[in-house]
Amino acid sequence: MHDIRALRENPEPYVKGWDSKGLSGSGLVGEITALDAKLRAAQTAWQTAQAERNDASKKIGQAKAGKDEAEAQRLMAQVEALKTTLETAQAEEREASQALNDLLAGLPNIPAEDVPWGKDEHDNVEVRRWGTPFAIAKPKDHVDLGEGLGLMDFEAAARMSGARFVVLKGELARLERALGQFMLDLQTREHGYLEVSPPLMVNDAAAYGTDKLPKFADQLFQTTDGRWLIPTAEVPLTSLVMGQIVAEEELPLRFTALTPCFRSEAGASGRDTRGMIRQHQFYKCELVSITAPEQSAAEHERMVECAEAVLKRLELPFRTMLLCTGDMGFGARKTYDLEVWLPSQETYREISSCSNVGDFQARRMDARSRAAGEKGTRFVHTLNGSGLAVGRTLVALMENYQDEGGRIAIPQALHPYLPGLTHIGGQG
RNA sequence: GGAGAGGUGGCUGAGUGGUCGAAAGCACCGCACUCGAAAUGCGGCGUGCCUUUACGGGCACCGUGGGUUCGAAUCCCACCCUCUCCGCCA
Repeated sequence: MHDIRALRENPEPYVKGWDSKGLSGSGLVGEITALDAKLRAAQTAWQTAQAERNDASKKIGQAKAGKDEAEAQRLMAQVEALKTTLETAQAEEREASQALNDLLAGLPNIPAEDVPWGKDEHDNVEVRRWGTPFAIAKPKDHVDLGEGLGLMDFEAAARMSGARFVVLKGELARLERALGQFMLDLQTREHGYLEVSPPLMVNDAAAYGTDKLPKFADQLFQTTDGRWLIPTAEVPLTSLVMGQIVAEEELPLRFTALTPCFRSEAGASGRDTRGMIRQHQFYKCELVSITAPEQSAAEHERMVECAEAVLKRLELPFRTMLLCTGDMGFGARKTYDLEVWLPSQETYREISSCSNVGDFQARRMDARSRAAGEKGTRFVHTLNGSGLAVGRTLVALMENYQDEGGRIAIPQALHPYLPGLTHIGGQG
């Protein structure tokens, strides 16, 4: 949610910010300012009428206490006359408030100053690159590899669930599990994140607070009783501070969770239809930080390094991209994507996204902090990142570690999690 | 799922139609006492919003949303959540 006061006092950053996201900044700001003025006028009118009523009511109480029934009757008639004024004033206030809220709730966050201006992914900036793509002659993709091994079955998944699902079996299922454990252990033991096992279903408030609602309801799966399947553990992890006032001394809070993620992928038909790249359900090890406002930029850099560490340990070539204004997600002020090398596509593909959300979600969910001895509170900053998407990591690992015979080598870092297994597809 | 109890400020907890934004205690802050601290005493101390150059004024908030009433923390309805007992169950 946006700070209407800040927007009122200094609209330029909002105009620029929304312009940079391909929206009409000046148009939106004009609309918001007009609605805001309307709301405040309605508020004042309503409050004036209420003050009048409250005053009369108080006098009625006094008159009754003084047994002055005639005066009480006179005042009651006076209040009665106010009734329609009150009702219309209230209706106007509600309408204006609703309109302003609806508009603001659907508008994306303002990019940070140091985010490159751009339209789409072509304007993203590579900030660093790690590792060198392996020389693989005629690389197979993970589908051919997995089906060749008899351990990856899209057809069985389609029969029971439909498109965009997969069945993993045997050593591939075990590899997926090992990857998840490895990521979780790395982030908790070496990077100080607190392991959390959160609910996979959340209510409207949690989905709204993490800016998935109202705009992206069609991207989510909803249960018959109205809850939402989490599209990422960002939702429950960030919601840990929803409505809370945390002690500033305890910041930053760092949470991680390995959970399934559920996405409807509405509107993605035709994109990445083959294989495990884009699924309705996948595991992800998520990182979430809750920080004081002045900590968030540094925490963001740290978080990216925590995600990069996974790829480095797994010895998978990747590059780190700073997303341009037009390619960033709805809530982000600044986002780094990690892209891993996929030999079959001869390109880098997104495997992690780390965003500094600023106070955007904190305002929506009313998450604040208070310094010891201080009276006031302020909104915290929230950050989230993948550390990493397990399904895509599995894909990257299979494709990068394949040999001519279609076997998959297991990188050193995973050996503790897969004792005795050096290759998938027969030992040798 | 059934029966009952309950949701009040940072916390505990009183309040059951009008002078209650809310007693009291704890916590916290300031002052006094003290070499200092503790103890004690005095004072202060909710949030959001509107309005005002300022002092200030006003509105809302006692789980959420409706309703009754001139007036609701207080009465009524629905929902959510917590606790106790029963049932069922991984």
